[in-house]
Amino acid sequence: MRDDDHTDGPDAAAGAAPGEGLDGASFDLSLLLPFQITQLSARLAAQARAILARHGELSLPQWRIIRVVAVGLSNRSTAIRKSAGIDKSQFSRTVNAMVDSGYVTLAPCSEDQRQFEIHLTDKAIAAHARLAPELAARQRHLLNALTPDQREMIFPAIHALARAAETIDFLDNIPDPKD
Amino acid sequence: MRDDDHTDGPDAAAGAAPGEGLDGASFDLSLLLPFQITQLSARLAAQARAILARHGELSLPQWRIIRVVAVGLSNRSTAIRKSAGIDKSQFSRTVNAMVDSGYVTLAPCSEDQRQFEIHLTDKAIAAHARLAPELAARQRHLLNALTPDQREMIFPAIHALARAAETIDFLDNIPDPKD
DNA sequence: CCATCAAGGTGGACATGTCAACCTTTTTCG
DNA sequence: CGAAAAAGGTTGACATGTCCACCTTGATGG
Repeated sequence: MRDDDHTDGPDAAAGAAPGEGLDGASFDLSLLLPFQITQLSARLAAQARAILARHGELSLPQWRIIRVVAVGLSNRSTAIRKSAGIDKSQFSRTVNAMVDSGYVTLAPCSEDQRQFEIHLTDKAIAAHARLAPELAARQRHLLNALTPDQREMIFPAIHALARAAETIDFLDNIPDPKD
Repeated sequence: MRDDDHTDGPDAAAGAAPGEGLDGASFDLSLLLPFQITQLSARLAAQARAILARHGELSLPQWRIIRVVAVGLSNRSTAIRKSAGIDKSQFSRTVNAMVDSGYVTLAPCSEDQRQFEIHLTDKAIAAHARLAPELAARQRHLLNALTPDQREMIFPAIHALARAAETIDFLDNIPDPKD
C-alpha cells in the first residue's frame, strides 16, 4: 500500500447486507460477457506472442500486417490497414518500423497518391513461412478445444456480438439523468 | 508514406501465383479465431468506454475494480486484483489513482501486512449506482443479439478457449528449427 | 529458530491501442 | 469548374497492458 491516505470508514453508505455487496444476490463475474471476452483476448494475445517469440522479433501488430500482405489480399495501404483492423495511427508507426527493420518496402501508389503499396521482403516471407504453420496449428488446437456444436456457432456468435457492440442505442430508454 | 525508402521489387520471392499470396487457396481472415476475438474485444471495450463516459470520469480498469468491490466479493487487495483479472503493476497504479480521485480508501490488512483493504467511498457507490443498471442493460442487449443456442454455449466455449490458450504444447510436434 | 523461498506491491521501461489535430489528396456536389 | 467535404497518413499525447527488478512480508522446511 502506498505510504499515506487510508482514511476511515468501511461499510460507509448504502444499506447493503454485509458480504453481499450492493447488488441483491450473489454476483458472478464469470457471467459477464464482455469481461470474459476481454480476458480471453488477453490470453490469446499472450499465446500468440509466445509463438512469435520462438522465431524472431516480430511483434503481434507487425505479424498481423505481414499476414494480410502474405495472403495476397492487397498491396494497397488502406486495404491492408482495414483488413488488419488496425488504427490509422498505429498502422503508420508499425509499417514504418517494419521498413526500418527490413521486413517490408514501400512504393508509391499510382491510382491514389495518398496511399502506398506495401511489399514483403525476403526476410518477411521467410518469417511468414516459419510462423504460418505454427499459427495454423494453433488455430486447429483452439478449434479442437471446442465441441462440434460450439465450433459451428462460434463465428456467427462473434459476428452477432460485434454488431451488437457497435451502438449504445439500447440505452435510449434509460436516459442519462444529467441530461 | 514516409519520405524515403521504398526500394524496388514487388513479387520478389516465393513462387506464388499472383493474386493468391503465399498460401495456396484464398484465405479468409474472418475464420481466424484469435483475430476475430481480439477485434470483438476492442469493440466491446469501446462500447463500455462510451457508456462510462456518459456518467463521469471513470476509466474502464477503474470501473472493473469498483465493480468487484461493490459486488462484495472481497475487500482484500489480492483477491480483488485476481477477480478483476488485472496485472499487479496496473492494479497498483489504478488503485492509487482512485485514492487520489476519491473513489476508494485504503486500510491496512490485519491478517496480511503485505496486502491492504479497499473500501468504496460514497462517490464510488454513487457512480456504481448510476453505471451498474446501464451496463446490465448492455449485457442483456448483447445476450439478446445471440440465438438461444448461442447463448447457451457461448460461456462454455469461452472457457474452453481460455484453457486452450494457456499452453503452446501443441507445437511439440513442430519443434523450432533453431533448436 | 533461522534460512529460504514464495507472495504481494511498487516503480521503471516499454509495447500496444486510442484519440485528436493537422496536412495532403481525392471525391462530391452545387 | 471550384468549393466543400471526405479519405488517407503522420505526429503528439495519452490510456491501457505487460514485463522485470526490487523490496517487504509471509510461509516452509531444515
